[in-house]
Amino acid sequence: MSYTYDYPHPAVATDTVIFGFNGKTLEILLIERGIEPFTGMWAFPGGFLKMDETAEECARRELLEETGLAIQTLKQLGAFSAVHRDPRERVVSIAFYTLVNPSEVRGGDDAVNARWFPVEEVPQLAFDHDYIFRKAMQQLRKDIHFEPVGFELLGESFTMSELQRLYEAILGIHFDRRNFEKKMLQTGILDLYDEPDLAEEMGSYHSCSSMEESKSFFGTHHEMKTKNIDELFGTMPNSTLETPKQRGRKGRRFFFNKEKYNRFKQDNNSRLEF
Amino acid sequence: MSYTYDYPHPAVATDTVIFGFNGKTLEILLIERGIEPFTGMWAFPGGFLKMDETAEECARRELLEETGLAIQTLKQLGAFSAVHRDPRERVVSIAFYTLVNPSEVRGGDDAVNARWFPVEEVPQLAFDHDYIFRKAMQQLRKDIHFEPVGFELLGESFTMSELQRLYEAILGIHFDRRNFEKKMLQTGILDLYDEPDLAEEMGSYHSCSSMEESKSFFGTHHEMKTKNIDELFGTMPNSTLETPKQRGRKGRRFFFNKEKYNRFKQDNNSRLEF
DNA sequence: ACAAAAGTGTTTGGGATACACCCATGC
DNA sequence: GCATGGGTGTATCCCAAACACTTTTGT
Repeated sequence: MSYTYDYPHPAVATDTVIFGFNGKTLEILLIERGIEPFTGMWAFPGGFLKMDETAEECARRELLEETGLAIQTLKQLGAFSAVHRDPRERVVSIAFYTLVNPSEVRGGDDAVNARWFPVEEVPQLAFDHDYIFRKAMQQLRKDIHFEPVGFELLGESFTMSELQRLYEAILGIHFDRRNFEKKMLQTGILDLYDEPDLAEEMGSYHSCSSMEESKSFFGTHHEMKTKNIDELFGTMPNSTLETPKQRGRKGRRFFFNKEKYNRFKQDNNSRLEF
Repeated sequence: MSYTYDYPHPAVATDTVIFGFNGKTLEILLIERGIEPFTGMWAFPGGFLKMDETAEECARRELLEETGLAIQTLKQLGAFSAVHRDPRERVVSIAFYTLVNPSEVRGGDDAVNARWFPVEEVPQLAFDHDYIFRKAMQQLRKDIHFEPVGFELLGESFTMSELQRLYEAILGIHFDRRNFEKKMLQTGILDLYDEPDLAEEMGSYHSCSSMEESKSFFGTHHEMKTKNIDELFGTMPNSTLETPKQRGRKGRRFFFNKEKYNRFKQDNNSRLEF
C-alpha cells in the first residue's frame, strides 16, 4: 500500500523529553536505538504521526509503546524542521516535554534499552536530539518560574527540602533554606499533608528514592560526559552534586493544592516584569 | 508529477502572526483568502513547506510573497495539529509570530486583501487561526516580560510614553508614568537618542503615526467584534482605547541598546520567580 | 489662552535577602 | 555520640507603588 500526493510531503514525527527527579539529580529517560539510522545511540522516545491523531496524542501513544509510561500532560517544545535532521527522508519533528514522578516509572526501567540519565551525564544523542534536549532544559527553567511544573516530579507529598533540591537541580542555583520555605508557603499553593497512613506513605517513599537503589540503577555510566552539558551546567555550583545523602529523614510533608493554585493563577495573570 | 510514500504523510504548512503597533493600538496583519476553503475569510499569511527549507525559512518566504514583508526574526509559537483543522487534507501547521515597526510596513497595506486589524477588532478567522491568534497573544504577553520584543514594534527611536503605551496595549494594564520610566531606565538597556537630523527623524515619525492616517486607514471595520477578543480583553481598562490623540508631542527619545541588553541578559540568567 | 503631554522626587510598605542556633533523627 | 538534616525569627535593604505640581508644546 502506498500514498501519493501532488506535492512532496515531509514526514511528521514527535519526540518527547521526559524529566524525572530522583531526590538528588534531574534525569531524562532515553531509549537506545535498535535500527538504522543511529543504531546503538540514545534518543528520545517518539515516532511518526498517524493521520487520525494530534501530535500530542501521537507523543502519548509512542511514549506508552516505547516506555510503558502513561502520561497525561505534555507540554509542547516546538517543531524542529532542519532539512537534514533525519538522513532517511525529510522529517519534521514536534517535540514535547513532560515531568514524571520517578516512583511511577521505575517499573519501565528494566525494559531493555530504556534508561534514565542524569542531565549532567547525557551521552551524545541521535538526530538533533542534543539540540532538542538543550531547548527542553531552557524551557523547563523558564516554565518552572511560572507554572507548578515542579510538583509533577515529586510524589503526592514531599518535604520542603525535596522541593528545594528539585528547584536547585533545575535552575542550578542555591537557595537559603528558610527563605525558600517562606516564599513557597507565601504563594499559598502548598498545604500541609496529613499522612493518611504513615507506613504506606513511607513505604512508597523509600521504594523510589533510597540512595542504594539510585546507585545501583545508575551504575556505570558516570564517565559519559558531553560538552553541551558543560555549557548548560557550567555555572552550576558543585554543592548540588556533592552531598551524597539527601533523603530518608522525617519532616513535615506538603502537597500541591490545585484549587488554590488556580485561584492564585487568576489573580496574578498580568504583572510587569520586564 | 506526483510523490509517493509507503505511509501516509500529512502536509506541513506555516502560519505567521504579525503584530504591529501604530502608537495607540496593537494590530495584526491579515490577508483575505481568495480560494477555497474559507474563501473571503481573513487568515494569517502562510503556506506549505518546501522540502529544502526549514519551517522558519518557509514562513519568511511566504511572508515576503504574500505581504511584501522581509522579516528577520520569527519566534515559533508551536505546531498546530488538530486532525481536521484543514478540510482539504491533513495539514500540520507550524505557527510563528513576529513584531514589526509599522513604518516599515505601510507600503504593503494597499496590497489588495491584506490589512491591519486592531487586536480588539479581529474578525472571525479561517481554519483554527482564532486559536492560533489567542496563543500568539498569550505568548507575546509572556515574552514581553523577559525579552525586548517590544522594541521591534517601535521605530529606531521612541519616546517613553510610546513605549509605555505599547506595554499597556499588550498587557492590558496601566502603569504609572514615572514608575514605568524609572523601571525601564533602570534596566540599563535604553539610551538617550541624539536625533541625527531633527527634520528627517520627525518626518518619518509623523509619516507613520499621525492620527489622520490611522483613522483613514482603519476606516470602516470598527463594527467587527468577536467574542474571543472579549475574553482576551475583558479586563483591559478602557483608558487605552478612549484617548484619541496620543502622538505628536516632542519629548526625549530613546533607543534600544542591544549591546547593553546582551550584557544584561547574561547577568540575569537565573533568578527565582516561582 | 487652553488642553494635552512631558518632566521631575519623595515617601512608604512589603518582599527578598542574609544570617545562627537548637533539636531530632539515623547511623 | 556524631553527623546530617529539620525547625525556627529577625534585621536590613532594596525595589515597587503611590502620589502632584510645573513646564512645554500644539492648536
